[in-house]
Amino acid sequence: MTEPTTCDRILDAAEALFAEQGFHPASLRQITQAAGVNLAAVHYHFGSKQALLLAVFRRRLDALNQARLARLEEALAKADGARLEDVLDAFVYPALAFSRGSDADGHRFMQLLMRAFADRDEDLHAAISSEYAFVMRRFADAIAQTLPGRDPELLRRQLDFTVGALTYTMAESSLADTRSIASDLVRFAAAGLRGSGQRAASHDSTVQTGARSTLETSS
Amino acid sequence: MTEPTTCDRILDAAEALFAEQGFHPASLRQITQAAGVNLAAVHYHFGSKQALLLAVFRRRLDALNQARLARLEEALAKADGARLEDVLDAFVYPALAFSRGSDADGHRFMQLLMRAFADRDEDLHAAISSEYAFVMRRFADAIAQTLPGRDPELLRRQLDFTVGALTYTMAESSLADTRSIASDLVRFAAAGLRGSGQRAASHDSTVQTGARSTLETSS
DNA sequence: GTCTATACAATGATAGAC
DNA sequence: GTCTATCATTGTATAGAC
Repeated sequence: MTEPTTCDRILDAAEALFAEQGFHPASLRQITQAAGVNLAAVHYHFGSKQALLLAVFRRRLDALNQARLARLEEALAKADGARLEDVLDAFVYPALAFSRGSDADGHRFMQLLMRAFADRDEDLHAAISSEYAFVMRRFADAIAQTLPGRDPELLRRQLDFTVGALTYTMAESSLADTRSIASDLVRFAAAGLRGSGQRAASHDSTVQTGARSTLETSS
Repeated sequence: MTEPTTCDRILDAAEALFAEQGFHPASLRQITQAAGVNLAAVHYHFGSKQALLLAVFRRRLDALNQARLARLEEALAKADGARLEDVLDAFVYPALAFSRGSDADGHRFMQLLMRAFADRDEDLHAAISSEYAFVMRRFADAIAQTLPGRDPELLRRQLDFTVGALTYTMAESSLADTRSIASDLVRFAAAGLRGSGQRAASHDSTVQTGARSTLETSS
């Protein structure tokens, strides 16, 4: 059992090579050679190259989503209710840490994820979305609770803005401090959410201070 | 002159097929057949499949950037100086209109553009960035003028957030009203920019240790 | 059930004739 | 400039060994 199974060896090699070169450029012959298995093993265990990519995604996204939900639970468990910043941080920080953390492949994997999001392939898109759907709903609900009376349609749109800002930032190659980026993004999104509560209102609404650190809970 | 040149016919066919299927899946044989030219003509006129993609990008981005700059000039020409919202709108609206406008291929092209941004290919990324560099600088300067005293590094980061929100939104398949989306995004970004003028003072990392371990141990 | 060897159609690219 | 012929490599499929 100390020896990794053929399936796992393929998944590991595929993840590294997909992340490094992209989906199409990374060939199955490269992958199977790096994994030390036969070419046909991919189709036996996964069915196709694309199904292999999907399996790679699932393995990683499970971990990311669990980390997000754990942090969200922390925020929601607070006595006086969750703050908007804490909910946003639970969504943003694990992704950024994942993409820039100790794992050197994390960043590349996140770039691969963003590419998959941008990709036109509908099967892949649907599979990833379904993987995300439950988590997104949890966060949308939590955010809606901190912004009572918000138009749900507008809120969904603003959440898309936030996801876009996060995704784009993850794909950036700059390697600035994760905590600093997460903090800036949380404050940007919180101000954006609070500052445009209703449509077509006056532009120069009161500026939110919102300067509290998202970390102050433990200090 | 009524007959399009070989170059143009290749560009038109390539744009349509790249946008429809993605870069790698669209084959040169498909493209050249649709264009009614020989397969080898692509390599003669452009050098490679990727160089062809780049040429397709350049043709479109020139038009988009000109539209943006024209709108920016309008905003800057106002007697009492440009408002932040007007500058943001000059950046956001042409892109959204371009991706959802009368041209049915516009949306698909924007998805292709987002995919290119997410792509790992450094040559392509550098080429697109250089295409954008001048325009981005103009807008960054204009925005900085409406937010005097802002830390330039933070401003750059916040602009990336905005670009990410815009790019992600453009790739969305929903077809809501362009003007409405642009307006929402402008107000979101303006509030995010105004509402987080200075960074959070403390970047201590006490609270994240718990969640980070959760992230790293689960997989 | 697992894994291997091999074959196949299609791809991007190139060289050289016209 | 344009075209034909050709090459190595790709994802995929199948037949057969343990």
